[in-house]
Amino acid sequence: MNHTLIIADDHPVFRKGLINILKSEKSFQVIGEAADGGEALKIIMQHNPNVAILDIDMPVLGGLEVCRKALKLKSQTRFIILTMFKEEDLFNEAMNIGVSGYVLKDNAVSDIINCIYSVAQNDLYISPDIKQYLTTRKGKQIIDEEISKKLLKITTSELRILKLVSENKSSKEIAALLFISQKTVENHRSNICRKMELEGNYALIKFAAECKNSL
Amino acid sequence: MNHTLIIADDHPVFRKGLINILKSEKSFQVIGEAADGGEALKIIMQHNPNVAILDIDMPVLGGLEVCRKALKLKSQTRFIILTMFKEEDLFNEAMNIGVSGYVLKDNAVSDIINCIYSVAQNDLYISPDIKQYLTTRKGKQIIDEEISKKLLKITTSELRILKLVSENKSSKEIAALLFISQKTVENHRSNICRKMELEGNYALIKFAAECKNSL
DNA sequence: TCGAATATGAGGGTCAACACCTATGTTTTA
DNA sequence: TAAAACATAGGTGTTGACCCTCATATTCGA
Repeated sequence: MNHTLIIADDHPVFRKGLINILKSEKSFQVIGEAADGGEALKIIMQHNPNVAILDIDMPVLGGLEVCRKALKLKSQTRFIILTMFKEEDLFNEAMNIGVSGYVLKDNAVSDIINCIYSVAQNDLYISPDIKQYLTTRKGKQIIDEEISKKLLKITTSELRILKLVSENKSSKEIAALLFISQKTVENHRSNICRKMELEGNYALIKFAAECKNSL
Repeated sequence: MNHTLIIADDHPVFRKGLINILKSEKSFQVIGEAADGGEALKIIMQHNPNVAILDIDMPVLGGLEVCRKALKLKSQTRFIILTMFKEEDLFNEAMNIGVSGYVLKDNAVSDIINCIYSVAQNDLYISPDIKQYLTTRKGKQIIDEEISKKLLKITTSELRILKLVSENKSSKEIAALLFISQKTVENHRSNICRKMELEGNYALIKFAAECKNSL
């Protein structure tokens, strides 16, 4: 089976080099190339390649914007981001937008080729380095673990209320929802704060807003 | 090259079935199996398999806990979560813990095999269905885009203050930090609320807590 | 069975956020 | 240059979060 590709990168040497490498793979067919994001978007919408390989840092439109716009225009193309950046935020943004592959430029050529194969088969591929990076993120995990430990001390009613707080409900609204007194809700809130060792102004609101996904 | 595997799942039929399927792959060698998480952890620490395939929902210890504990004990084993759940939160938790693969039980057998190969090569593999799921998450992305659009209306001073709010600072503290009047800070806060179309109690605090990562 | 934890409710107070208003000097822009 | 936007600052008032103490009924574990 043949996979049609387009490449977008503003560095000609890198772009041509990559195209050359991909030529050695018989099942890949590079049907277009672009030196900036605007051009890339145009080619994608005109030629509908199976896979688009995009640099993040390009003139006119960045790779992520190209991807975002193309997907909004119902493009069927799948996207690989090929970048020098291994910032977690960029990676997360890429995942949110809906890219199918994320590979670092200094990864092995075989990684890039594997990535294209995976993505062409509708799989998701993330470069080993990025995986490493995500694993290193365990600092965050430790915090989460501590929170989990504290959350164990919390009773059923308290958890019910904590959830409602995280859903932006005020004590009055929670009271109305649960058919209990507003005062009771406030007492529960206080108890939660004590158990979670939260203090200061609006501590529970901040806490609930931050960990609403883990409740 | 040979890859040593262990399988942990509390459903014997599923477990035996999977082992049988994997036997047909010559380069896989199943060196252990477990019906609960405790057993699984023991086998992993004793035999150091290349890859451990874990169910999430198991007695004694869940798959994610096994993974967490093993990694804390410096295990070199790489982990694949094989589950029926496609909840985003579980997936995110798995990624945070540092699993290398995430596959749904109702995925094709070839997906599972591909996953093992990828993971054995130190790649990260995520099941196509989950990818779909993450892509569907674009509802969230649209919100993010709207927030970004609104954030553009915000001035430099306002952004500076918004950042400090997201860092848990009160108006008084911000005033002291920036050598301006607390009243000025409050005015800026009000203006931010208007521009971001935030209303209700503590709206800015909630907003800042939620999008602190995007500022 | 007895004490501890829990769920419920109340009264008291403090403080910060926010909403609305005015005002003045500066900077940017049309 | 005139108008708009911005940063600064103040006033006044409402509301809700959080803190403290107290009280009662129920449930649950030792």
